[in-house]
Amino acid sequence: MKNKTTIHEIAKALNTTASTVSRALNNNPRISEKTRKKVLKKAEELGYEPNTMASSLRRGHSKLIGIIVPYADRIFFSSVIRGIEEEVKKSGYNVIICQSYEKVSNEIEDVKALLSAQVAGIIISMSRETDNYKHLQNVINKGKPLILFDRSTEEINTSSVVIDDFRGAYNAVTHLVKNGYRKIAFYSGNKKVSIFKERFRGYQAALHDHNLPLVKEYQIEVASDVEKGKEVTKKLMNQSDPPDAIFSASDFSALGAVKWLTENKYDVPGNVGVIGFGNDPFAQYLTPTLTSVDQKSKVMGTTVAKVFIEHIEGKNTEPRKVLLNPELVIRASSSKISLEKIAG
Amino acid sequence: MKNKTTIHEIAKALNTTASTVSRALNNNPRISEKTRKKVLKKAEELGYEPNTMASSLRRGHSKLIGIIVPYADRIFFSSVIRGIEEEVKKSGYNVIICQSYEKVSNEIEDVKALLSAQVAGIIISMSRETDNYKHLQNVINKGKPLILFDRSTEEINTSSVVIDDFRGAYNAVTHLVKNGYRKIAFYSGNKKVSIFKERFRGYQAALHDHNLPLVKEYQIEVASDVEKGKEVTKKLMNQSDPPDAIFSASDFSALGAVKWLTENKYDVPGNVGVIGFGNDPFAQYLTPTLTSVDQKSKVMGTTVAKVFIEHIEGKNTEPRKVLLNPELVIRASSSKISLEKIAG
DNA sequence: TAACATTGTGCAATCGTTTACGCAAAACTT
DNA sequence: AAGTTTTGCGTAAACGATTGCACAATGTTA
Repeated sequence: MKNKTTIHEIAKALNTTASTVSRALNNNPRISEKTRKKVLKKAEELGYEPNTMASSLRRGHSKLIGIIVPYADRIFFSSVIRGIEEEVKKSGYNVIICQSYEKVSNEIEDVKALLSAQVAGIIISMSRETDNYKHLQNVINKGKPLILFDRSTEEINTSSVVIDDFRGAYNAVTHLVKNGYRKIAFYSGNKKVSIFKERFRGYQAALHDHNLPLVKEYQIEVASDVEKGKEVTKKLMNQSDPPDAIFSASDFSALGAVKWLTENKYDVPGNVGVIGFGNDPFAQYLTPTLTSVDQKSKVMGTTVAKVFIEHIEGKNTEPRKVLLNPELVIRASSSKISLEKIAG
Repeated sequence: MKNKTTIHEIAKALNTTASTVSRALNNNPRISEKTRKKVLKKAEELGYEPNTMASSLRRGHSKLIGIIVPYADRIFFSSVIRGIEEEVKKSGYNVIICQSYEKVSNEIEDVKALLSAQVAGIIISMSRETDNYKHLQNVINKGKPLILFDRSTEEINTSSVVIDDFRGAYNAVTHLVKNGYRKIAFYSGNKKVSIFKERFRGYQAALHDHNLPLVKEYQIEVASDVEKGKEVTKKLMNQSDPPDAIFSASDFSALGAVKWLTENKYDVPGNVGVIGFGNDPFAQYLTPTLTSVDQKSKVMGTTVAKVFIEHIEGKNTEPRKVLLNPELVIRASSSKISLEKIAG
């Protein structure tokens, strides 16, 4: 029952040719309304389904978009993917997902496979390892749109969509200050990574703008990990002059901090305020609920998709650098004031 | 710089024909080692990249697999997707993701689009609405593998991979009994849905096997939602003879239960034990940490992928129904005994 | 009514690969 | 050494769609 209706069968059934059928199906203006109707009816009747591969081959471009992410099951990425899919579907595109597992070697293979599959373009959040951009440049050289998101680089002249890490950090720290915290610690990963560098800048700027000193002992480098978060928090709080708040560039180390603090009878937010970054779903389920900087992952997805469509439809060929506003989601862990309004 | 090297250019450069090049590239046995080497070298030299669309068109089948899920950003689904991608990549396949948003109408469109894209087959977790299977039957009729996962049906004769909900529930309830709980309530969604029906059966069987009565007042129908979970827990605990444990067929209503209980000074697990289902990541971050039945989503993904490959390679054409063993992840919320060993 | 523009359709080439078929040369048979 | 098989490669036709060109039929204009 391998139902393989082609335009040729339709043509034969109608005693005409494939070209006429093709034109009717594609709303070509050079076709009479009568034949169009006839063709459509017969196509329906025979259960015709177009072969997009054949059409793509002929046209020279497909309706497939390649997406490369480090891991498809990380909530941030899966959420961006959802946003992209939702948006590009409107224009008739489908998405192919590849995972780099944070290895540049996989990334290179993925790009190759996607180009072989004749995708219309590629949307990518680069692996942590990636510091050579030949494979990406190659996409552009082939005349296909390449859009970077979340993890970007200046080394390659193309559109990108990232959140404003500086502002996210700035707002978080400002919020802590407004809630009466004065000695604010900062947790982050390696500051060579651009997102951490930016978040650190935001932290610094906020302290500066509120006339608070930048204390070296309060700047902690820690992996994005619950256990590590607990460890550094223990060390930090046992200092002679411990902080009264922690702004963490990761939700996981923030969680570690909250865990250690509550297990050691500190009151969060009473004694110590805590804010994370990422707004992972678990943030809303913790006790106390965790204030966090939301990265607008779904919006990022739809935005990336829109930029992509812009490029592909040729409306805009100039690279665009989109900076998304993060949103500070205020919950219990940071709200000394008017806690009752937020506690939930 | 639209680098379009085809096998014809390679052929021309080598003063031979495309067929020879094609054969060399595909390791056809009817080609001399010498020419193969020459072709490979020249292909490399010219930066040749195969056009898989052309090849698929000719061959009649592609290396693309369609995946349809309700939402790509739900941790369970994104995790399955990750598992599938990881596994099928080994055989040179790529995956196209579609989302049904729980609407059967989208599902039908997605199937159509995937078939048009000439996918090798489709892997799907059906929408909640789906109760007519014509569009899925259509995939099979076209001779392409269709694999169901998580949400299955007997109405269509094809392979599927689901977890053993009965056993998951049975083990969870047994664990509660072994920890000294006797009056165990059961939360679930509509029991017409097969997964809830099965979990209910497991609950019943476990009670029965441990000579515990099946109490009607302890069987609660509740949506998979934190707030709803709180509401029903309040009602439940205010009964004249409240339960001493809750087994919830969803992590979210379990979370609601824990929240209400702790907010109302119940000790979990001291007074009331709680177990959820799904092992959502948040389960490990709650206080107390939540015991839950893990659905082995990533294993489900790799298993689905393996079954798919089996079918596509023609090793097995008989439909297979795979039942995966869930894993009870024991944490603090259910462990009256030896709590200290588990508390994290 | 002649000249011209427009409309609707068919013909045939094309997109980049694969592959059935054929044939000559080489390699085995006996 | 003649017959048979194997090997290596070219020819040409697909796969299913799109599209430039040609041309007849129709419509418009002067």
